Amino acid sequence: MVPVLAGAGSVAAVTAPGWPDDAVALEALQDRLAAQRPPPWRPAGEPLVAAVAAADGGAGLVAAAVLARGPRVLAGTTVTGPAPGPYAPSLLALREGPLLAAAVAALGRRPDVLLVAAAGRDHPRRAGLALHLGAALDLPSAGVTDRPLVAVGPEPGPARGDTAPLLAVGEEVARAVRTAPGVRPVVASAGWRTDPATAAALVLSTTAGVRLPEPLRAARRRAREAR
DNA sequence: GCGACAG
DNA sequence: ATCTTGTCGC
Repeated sequence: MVPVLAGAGSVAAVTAPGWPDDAVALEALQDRLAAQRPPPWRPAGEPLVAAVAAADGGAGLVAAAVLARGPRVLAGTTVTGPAPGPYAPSLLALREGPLLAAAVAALGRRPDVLLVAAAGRDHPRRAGLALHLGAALDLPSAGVTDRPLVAVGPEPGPARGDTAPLLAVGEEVARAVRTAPGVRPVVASAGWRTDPATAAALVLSTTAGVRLPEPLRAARRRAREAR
């Protein structure tokens, strides 16, 4: 657990969640994170986005983070570390959480919002890695995935910008987003202090012609090339 | 060629 | 996430 000051002049401090190293502790933390409803965040103008992604390296893991304004990538970093364990569905944070957090810290500049290659609220316990990372770093966050983890919903229309709600247990937790004509929709998952609409808007504002947001593509490429 | 897509 | 071969299309 890393203590984080709530803000200049404030007396109270909030305790940011850390990165548990076993499934039981992580599941308990996910339950607690999902129950919290911190003040929603909305982009003011064109936010400074940090996108993060991880790749499996021979030795362990490599995580990359890039800074971007819309689809324009400004800078990036890469960090390497051992793989804490094998991948398990709904427990991705166990494996990638600490290293992704380190990659964001290594940027040396605090973004306005995080775009994470992982699920957010679209999760069995409503707190996937995208949401968790935002809470841990005290930054608004949204998730982007190829397909839903648990949520279901209709196909969006064929035009870029068309969206359709993705629901889990009656709640809209994500949005299917058509980022370009003729491509399969991506899932924009609500995260820490973001709702599905904000996540979808963020995905669209960082996408330029191809299916995935440019900052995410850049982060993935960096991570892969650093292997 | 680069990106999407099957599996 | 990764591997890998091939087809289609701009």
